[in-house]
Amino acid sequence: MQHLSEQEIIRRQYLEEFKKLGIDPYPAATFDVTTLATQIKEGFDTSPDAFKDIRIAGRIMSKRIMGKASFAEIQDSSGRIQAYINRDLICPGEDKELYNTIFKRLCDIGDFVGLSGYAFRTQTGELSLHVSEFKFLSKSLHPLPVVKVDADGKVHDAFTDPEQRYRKRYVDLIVNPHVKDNFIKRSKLINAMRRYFDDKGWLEVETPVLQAIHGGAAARPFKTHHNALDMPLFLRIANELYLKRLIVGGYDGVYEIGKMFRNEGMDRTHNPEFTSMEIYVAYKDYIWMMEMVEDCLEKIVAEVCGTTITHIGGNEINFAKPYKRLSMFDAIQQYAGIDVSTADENALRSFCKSNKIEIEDSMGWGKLVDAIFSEKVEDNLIQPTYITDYPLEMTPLAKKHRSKEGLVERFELYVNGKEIANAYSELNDPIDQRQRFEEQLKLADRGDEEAMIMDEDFVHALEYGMPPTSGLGIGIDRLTMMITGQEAIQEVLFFPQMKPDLKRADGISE
RNA sequence: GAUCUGUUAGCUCAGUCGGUAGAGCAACGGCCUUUUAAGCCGUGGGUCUUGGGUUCGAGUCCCAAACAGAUCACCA
Repeated sequence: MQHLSEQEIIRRQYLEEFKKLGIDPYPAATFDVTTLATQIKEGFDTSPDAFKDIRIAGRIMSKRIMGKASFAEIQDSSGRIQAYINRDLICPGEDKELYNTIFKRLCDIGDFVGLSGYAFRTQTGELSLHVSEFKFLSKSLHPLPVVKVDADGKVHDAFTDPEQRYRKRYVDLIVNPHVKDNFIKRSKLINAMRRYFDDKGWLEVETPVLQAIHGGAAARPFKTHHNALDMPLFLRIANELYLKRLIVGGYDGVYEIGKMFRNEGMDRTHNPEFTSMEIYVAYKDYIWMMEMVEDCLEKIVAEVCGTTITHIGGNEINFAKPYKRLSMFDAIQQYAGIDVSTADENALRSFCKSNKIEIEDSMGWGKLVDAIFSEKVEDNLIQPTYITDYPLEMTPLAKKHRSKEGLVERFELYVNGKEIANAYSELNDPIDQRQRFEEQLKLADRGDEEAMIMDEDFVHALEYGMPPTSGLGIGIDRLTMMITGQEAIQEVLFFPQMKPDLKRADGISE
């Protein structure tokens, strides 16, 4: 038995009263909406005649009843508009039940109504709908948090508890309009990116989420089981190896926007499932890719935000190209003051110790370089910056650098101190690729749970020949965080992963 | 996984030295025909996250658990 509060019981009683009055609280028929709240607000002053006979629909978000006339705020998908509801206008005859009983008593905050009338300004100047017809559309059985904004724009009683907001995102979306805007921006961003790639002639594809061999990234996978085949399957940690097979197959450019799954820790920048965009373009290298990425980001950020400038965590970020380019070694030289290109492993170790950088005995030269980079450099990379040319041992799928020994042709794009993209000149030498996998196997034998495992079919595909290719992955969630100014990934995911709410589960099962 | 903080009415929050559980909004009953954080009068609403313990007595003190947030570790 579900526990109901006083207010919830009363709302259920109203359902019975609707039935007694012969009114369906959940009518089936279409209510033809002609106008959105923001259309009235944006258009009324220039063309008031266009709003003489309009129909709007939405939730009642507030009621201010003054006897025989009332004001209510109606919220639709676009925003809010005030409605002026006069008893004798919606009840022209003797029967005042629609106003006195249905509107004044049985309508609660959160209920849906359809209204028709004309737009006007009240004595205090508030743009409103002068209501001539009133139609009840749907009952809400739970009270909503009532968030009020005063004349100074100060928000009162805001619905802010993150746990409640994430668990009941629908409520969050209803009462916190800026949350809705963030998700609209996310959708527009993905659409703009897709359009950019499509205009270049690259093909959007779909590759398997369920994979027998999980490859393409260093991460621990989720494991599942296929009953009919009686075999284990993994949820993909990356789609890189499949997209490269498609380049082998003869497409010039392929990209996929989709969910990846990694069985690792969760925090404000990690969710177990996240959205990545990976793209592979034939006959290109990572230098070309840097030019493509900065052109793409400049255009789509401008399209979505109306400007290339965004704000996050007190920083102003400008996505206008070109972006600064800095090799990993030069970046370390600049921010940590050590030339790692001439330092051996012992020199790096003593540097880490004297700079209080945590290291482990198992870490090799490459991992030590990475540790210094993470600790000393990352936080300084606020404006979009390409970090290029990484140590080979950390990057088993990238091509060896054309001129720098021990490095690979790779870049990562950093914004606001966070990595949001990763790209290579893709390794297309099948002999080299097999050796790199074998080195990963040795790491796995030593207990590295994130080491890649050999994908024979992928190497076989490369043996048929893959053109020189550049590949890129962008974390869509993180990019969305940058353009919406959010510092938690949970703010750009509708339904971030949460542990079960036992309090609530018990309440339902009783 | 570690540390710290939080969990009280539908929402936002008070709650003193351990002594009958509080406010605003929301709700309910009135009044009010251009209000706007509408207003005025009145009323109801609580397993204080859960389970133990100390105590004559626990929202408050102690222990444990659950969930969340922040910081750290790992990662994208």
